[in-house]
Amino acid sequence: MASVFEIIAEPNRRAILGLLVSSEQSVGEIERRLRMPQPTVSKHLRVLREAGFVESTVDAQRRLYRLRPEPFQKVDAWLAPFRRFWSAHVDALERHLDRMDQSTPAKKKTRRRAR
Amino acid sequence: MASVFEIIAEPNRRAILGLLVSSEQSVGEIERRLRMPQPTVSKHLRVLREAGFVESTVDAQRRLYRLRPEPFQKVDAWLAPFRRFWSAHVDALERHLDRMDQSTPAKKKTRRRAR
DNA sequence: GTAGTATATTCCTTGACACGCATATGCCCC
DNA sequence: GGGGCATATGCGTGTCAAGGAATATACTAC
Repeated sequence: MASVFEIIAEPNRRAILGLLVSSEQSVGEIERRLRMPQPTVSKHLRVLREAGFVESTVDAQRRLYRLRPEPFQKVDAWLAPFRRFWSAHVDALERHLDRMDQSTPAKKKTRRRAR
Repeated sequence: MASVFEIIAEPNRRAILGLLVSSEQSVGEIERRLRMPQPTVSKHLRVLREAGFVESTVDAQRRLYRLRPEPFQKVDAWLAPFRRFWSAHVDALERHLDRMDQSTPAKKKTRRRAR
């Protein structure tokens, strides 16, 4: 289970990652919102953690999991050459995904790590 | 074998896609350049074709394979929300040392636990 | 036609995981 | 310190995909 691609091949893992985009979550919250058995959640979180997709902090008996950026950047880097290729093909209706790379202006919603 | 993510999880398939970025190739060329048995190449090409990653045209006894853009766009679309997330991280820290705060679980005993 | 080349398919075996279940560990509070 | 909650791990099983070898199909040229 090495590459980032094998990690995100699993639908449940992608679901977990999708949950964590909005904010960090405890294992129990993930279990409840995805209606997934707890051992399953824990096992997938372990895989995601060892692959660097998530990290956790301890809060009493809970573990809070949140995303880490590096593996996503790897996927993006792999995609880059193909992106050049496909934008040549369809650059008529392309504006959506190309433009949002440069735009992170407003929204001081940048989460601060509290303590 | 449904999702695009399962398709690109396979290293040989990613290698084939990488070859096809530059230009279309015949099965024999792929076989030769990747030093991969011919049945293996054909099987992976079949998977890639059925998933929409490549298409082929007949040239005498040869089949020429080339890329198709749609599945790559799906991957990119999935990646988009995370891309927003990681660019916030990269701005903030910009360096590799963004983990020093997180990894000290049992060293210091002065942990505070308010709620 | 036959021989030869290029590609696809079939069968079989093997090895990864994912999952369910049970259980273990860790932490809190009374 | 014992009971209970939150999370992690071990084990057994089933499934499914990858790889190898052999073979089948398709097309070409003679």
